[in-house]
Amino acid sequence: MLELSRIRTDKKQVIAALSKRNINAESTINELLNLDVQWRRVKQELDGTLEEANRMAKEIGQCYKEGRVDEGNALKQQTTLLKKKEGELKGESEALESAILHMLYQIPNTPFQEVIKGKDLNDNQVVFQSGKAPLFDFEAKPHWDICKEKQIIDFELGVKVTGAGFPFYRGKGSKLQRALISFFLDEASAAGYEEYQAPLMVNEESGIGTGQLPDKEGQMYHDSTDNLFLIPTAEVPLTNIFRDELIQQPDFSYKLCGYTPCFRREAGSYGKDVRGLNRLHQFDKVEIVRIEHPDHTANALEEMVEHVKGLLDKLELPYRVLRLCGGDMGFASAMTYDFEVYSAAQEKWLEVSSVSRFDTFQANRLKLRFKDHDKKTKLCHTLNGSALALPRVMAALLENNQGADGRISIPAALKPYTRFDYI
RNA sequence: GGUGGGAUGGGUGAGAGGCUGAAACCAACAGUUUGCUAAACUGUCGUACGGGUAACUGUACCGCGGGUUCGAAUCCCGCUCCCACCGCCA
Repeated sequence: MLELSRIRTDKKQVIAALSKRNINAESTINELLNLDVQWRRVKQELDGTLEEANRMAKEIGQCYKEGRVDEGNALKQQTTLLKKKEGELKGESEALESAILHMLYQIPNTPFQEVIKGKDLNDNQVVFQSGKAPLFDFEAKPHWDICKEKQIIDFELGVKVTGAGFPFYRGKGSKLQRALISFFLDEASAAGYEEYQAPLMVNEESGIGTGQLPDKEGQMYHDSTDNLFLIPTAEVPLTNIFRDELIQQPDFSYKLCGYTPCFRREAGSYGKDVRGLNRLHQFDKVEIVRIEHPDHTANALEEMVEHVKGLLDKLELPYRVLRLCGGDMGFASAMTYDFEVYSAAQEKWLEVSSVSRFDTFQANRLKLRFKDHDKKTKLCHTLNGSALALPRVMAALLENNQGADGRISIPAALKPYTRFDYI
């Protein structure tokens, strides 16, 4: 959620930034500021009324103490009028406040200066590219065929036991999953991220803290008996560790990572791109999360990008890095780099990681603040990224590393983890 | 599931209708002094929002939501969460 004070002071800049998302926020912002003016007027009047009531209450107490009972009773009479006024103003103020909050919830984050205006994924900028797609002198198979043949991932069995999008991993498929998780976690630890095992369910406050709630609850699985939500990403529990925290020094930097399964309802996304591992309701991911001083955000983001590049390099996968245009960025993001791996058999790019800076957008909702050098309390910056999401990495490994003999070779970096060289 | 106890500032924790935005201690910050990886002393020190260029000032907040009262951290009701013991289960 954007800071209201910023919208007040930098209205033009906010509207200009939001236009990069291809949305015209001017009327919304004007309406918001209009409500804000009203709210502040009511707030002033309410505060004044309360002040008077407080003063009178003290006076009445004084009267009784000194035995001036009649005087006290007379004053009491007067308070009834004040109380009526107070009640009315309170109602007005609360209504305005909730209207303002409701509007703020619906305004996405302002894109950072480097982000270009754009409509959709076609306007994203490729900022880095690495590796070459393998050339096959045979008919390369898509991963869903490989999985079936080698009995390493069973989608139909998942349908039987749970439903579409909940596959079983078997044998070497299961071991490869485990190897990837361990590899990613070890790499993150080596880069200074503290490893966490997080709860897979979160409460409502946490959902609000990272922005899944209130508007996007349809994307999460919900247990209504206990009002808990299955996490769509480890970002939710890991970032909410810091909810309602006030960090006392300005020289902080928190780097955490965690492996979790992720659960996504993916309501409304059917049709293309859902085949095999491309889109699942349950998948595994190692997430990295950082809480930083605003001065260090740019640097932290670059570090995270380098970290993810390192992972893909070690896995020997051809990939590219995109800086998303305004129109393709997530709601809470100020700038996002997407990592896409090229799958030779499917002949397309598969997104395997998304690394974003949120600046104060999440921290504002989380009430995550710190004391700066100037002793002022300010909002922290949050960042996160996938490092990495497993299914599409798996798909790319299976598809790109298939040989003419039908075997899938395991990249050298993974062999210590799989303890087999081929599937 | 049952019974009992609890939730107060960055932390520990006192307060039990007006003298309490809240003792004390710890932490933090600033200064003084002695000098040696630090101690002692003094001072400052909650958050959010509004008004004000500012000094400052007003309001709200003692888990959350209601109620009683001129006045609530304090009394009453509901809820949530935590802790302990018992039961059940991993």
